[in-house]
Formats: sequence, C-alpha cells, structure tokens
Amino acid sequence: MTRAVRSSRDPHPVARSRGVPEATIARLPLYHRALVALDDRGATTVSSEELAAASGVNSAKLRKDLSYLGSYGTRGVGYDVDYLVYQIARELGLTQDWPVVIVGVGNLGHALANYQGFASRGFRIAALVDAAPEVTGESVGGLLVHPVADLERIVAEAGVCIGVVATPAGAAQEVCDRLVAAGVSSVLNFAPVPLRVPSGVDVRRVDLASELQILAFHQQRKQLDSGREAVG
Amino acid sequence: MTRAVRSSRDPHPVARSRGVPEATIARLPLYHRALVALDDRGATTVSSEELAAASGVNSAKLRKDLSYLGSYGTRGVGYDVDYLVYQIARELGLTQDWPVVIVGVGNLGHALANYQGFASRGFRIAALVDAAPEVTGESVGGLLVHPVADLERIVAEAGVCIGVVATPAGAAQEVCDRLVAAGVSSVLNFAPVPLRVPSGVDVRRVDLASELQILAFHQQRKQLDSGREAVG
DNA sequence: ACGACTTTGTTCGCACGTTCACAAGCACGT
DNA sequence: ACGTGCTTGTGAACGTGCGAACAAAGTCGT
Repeated sequence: MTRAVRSSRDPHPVARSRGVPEATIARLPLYHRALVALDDRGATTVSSEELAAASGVNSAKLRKDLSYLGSYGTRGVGYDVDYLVYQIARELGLTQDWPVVIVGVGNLGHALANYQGFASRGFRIAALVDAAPEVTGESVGGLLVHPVADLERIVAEAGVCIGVVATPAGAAQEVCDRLVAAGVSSVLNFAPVPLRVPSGVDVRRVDLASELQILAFHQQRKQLDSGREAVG
Repeated sequence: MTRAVRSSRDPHPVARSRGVPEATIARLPLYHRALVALDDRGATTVSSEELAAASGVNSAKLRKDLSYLGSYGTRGVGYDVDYLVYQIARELGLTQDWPVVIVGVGNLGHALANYQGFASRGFRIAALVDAAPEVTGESVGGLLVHPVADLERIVAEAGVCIGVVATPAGAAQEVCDRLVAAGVSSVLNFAPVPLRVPSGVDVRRVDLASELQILAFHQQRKQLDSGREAVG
C-alpha cells in the first residue's frame, strides 16, 4: 500500500514507532472519529464489537490495534469512550496545534481552505499560498492568499511543519523542494506526480484519478464476469 | 473459485483477479501516468529502472507488477512505451468510457467537477446532483446541477456504474444506498464515514483529515525523537 | 463470597506483499 | 556466427498484516 513514506523510495526505516504498526496508525483516525460520534450521542462505554461496526472494521483487528496503544479497556465491559478518545488523540498528536500551509489555491485548494474537518482535529491553516498574481491578495475561506515568494518566511514565522501541495503537476516538485528547504518535514501531495524528498521527510499522496481508475478496474472485471456468466 | 462477490468490509475475498494482486492494481495508475509523461517527452522505450524512478517505486517491484500483466518487455532493451501504455490502459479499463455521477456539489464537489484529470482517463461526469435547492439549476464546470430526486433516473439513463459521494457525513449513507439501489456498484467516498454496502459493491474512501492525522503522528514522533536525541 | 457471564488482550497460523539475487533471453558488435 | 553486455522475468526468503480462537480478567447477580 502506498502509505506514509519516510523517503519516497525507502518506505519506513523504522516501520513501527514504539511498536505501533503502520497499518494500525492508518486506522486510528477512523476509530477516533467513530468514538467522537459515539460520545456526541452520549455513549460512555463501548465494546470492541460496537466500535468496530461503527468504524467499518472487524472487531479482532480493532482490539489488536487498541492493544498496541495500551490496555485501555476493561474486560467484561468495554472501553471508556472519553478516555479512549483522549488516548487516541494523544497518540495521533491531535492534542497539539498543527499549523499547515496550503500551496495552490485552485479548485482543490479552495475546497481544502473551506473544509471544516481540519480545525476540530488540531489542524490550523496558517496560510494559503499561490503563484498566480490574480489570486494573491484575495480572501479564501477567511484567509488571505499570499504570493509564493513569501513561502519561506511564512513557514519560518508560523513554525509550519506540515505542507499541503495542491498545485498543478508541473509546479509540485519545485514547491515541495521549497517547503522542505524552509523546514517542512511532512507533505500531503494532491498533485499527480511522485514527489522526491530527502530522507526524514514524509509524503502522502492523495490521487483522485487513481482512485477512480482502481474502481474502474474492478468494475470492468465485474462486467466481464457477469457477461461470461450470462453466456456460459 | 469464489470470485463473484466483494464488499467493503471484506476488502477483497479474492484479492487477485486473473492473478493480479490488489497492491499491483493500485500502482498501475502510477505507471500509466509516468508512461504517458514519458511518451509526451518523445521516449520510445523505457527500462524498468527509469520507469520505476519516474513512478517513485523500486525497480524490482515494478518488474514484478508488470510481469503480472504479461511479458511485455524485451530483455536487454526495456519496454516499448506505446505498447505498455496501451496494455496498462486496457487492464485498468481506461479504453472504455465511464460515466460518473457526483453527488454533493459543495467545495469538494466543485473541485471534482472542474478537475481536468478525469476526462483524459476515460471518465466522463454524467451528472452533478445536490440536495440543496439553492444549488440545483446552477451550472458548475459546464454542467447543470440536478436535484437529488432525479438521481435514480440519471443513473439509469446514463448507465452510470461509478458514483462519487461528496456530501456531508450525515447524508452519505442514504445517498450511497440510493446509488446502489439505482444500479451503481462502485463508489468513491469522500465523506468521513464508513459506508455500508451490499456485497458485490466496491467502495474506496478518500479521507483528507485522516491523511493529515497520519502525517501528524509521524511528525510528532520525529519531534519526540529529535528532542530525546538533543537531551541524551 | 462465589460462580457464571461477558469482553478484552494475546497467541498462533496463514496469506499477502516486498525485496534480493540470479538465471534466462535478447540485441549488438566483431 | 558467436561471445559480451544489458535488462527482463522469476524463485525464494523475509517481514508484515490479518483472522480465528482462546485464555485472562473483571463484573454482576445471587
């Protein structure tokens, strides 16, 4: 699975940090969200079966995942919702404030700037940056769009260590290089190119077209199968 | 061979269809894109090493991935770019036309409707659908936004089998149910909830907040490590 | 206080994916 | 025609993740 890579070619020197496997980390946000929803609904405790159902995973996997964080459940009862929310949040670093800079305020950048799901999870958009002069100076989602020349200063002043690349493919690598040079060491990449980064920098890709292509592959196979079935 | 059914919670009973592993399929779009870029640059042949570098993977993995599709390379030379592009496109189903319906024309829906990367890969936005009356009737990305009541008719008439859910979390499950009932059997879900679907329907999730949380986790660990390092 | 019941935490086996290393095969120069 | 030098394709070892099944542990009723 193309998941967090420490450098892009060398998946993860230490795949598990403090013994928590990468696959588990990728599911913690799921659990966190499901727990918050349960909390809002007034639940005080939850069983692995319930939480698994709410998260869309199987209960054995859930229990194993949680066991990597510690023994936070009580046998015969389940997990305390509040306590577990806090423990997962702490593990994920959601108790901290994470300033984020978004580079590229096109359609996707707009959507990200307006997305409400970030703030509630400790992410704060420190600045929006774009290369196009006709965009800079505008206000998007209540934030001013800065020229790309200010990138280094913004990163330094706001102490940004997470950058979001939402530029066209052609500009992505250069923007990424500048982000990294300025001190960013985690990059979320929406551009459809693999970013080369020095070791010690994490990159995650989100590729909309790829996701559709994977669906199309399976869809095609379904149709081939049903066709064959109808003939045979 | 039970290769008929698939559901989202049971990721893939038969992980490999026609012998192509799931992990390989997820990388084919990467290779496809890199090859198209190479083709544009005028390359006629490419070695596994070059293509691997352009795709951001390691060359052994690339060769093994391609070997699942067939022996399309020539030893001592490499792969014919045009031929390989075609073979991967065929395998992924990109030679077909895939009508897609996007439900939810908020910030993200706008971005998706305007995204240029779909058309070139065989995906055609058949319709935009939204529940809010103040949005329906508008034109977004050159397409009219239809009321959600027309969903079933649109799916049936356009022969849509891939649906994109870009609604708020609360509406996602209901929209998904209606899509599936209308005949959609592949869903791309941007809403931050796990969708329950009957077996035989594929779901893929894209979760922006989760991606950032995973980055934050690693970032936190990096900072803890460097702090410990400085002290020790 | 004790037993029955419930649910967690963990151990084990298995399947999948990745990487290394090398044999097989093709082209090209001589 | 033949050897040399590439590069592909693959076999095997390794590590990781997953699922089932079970033992440990705590609660609740009596």
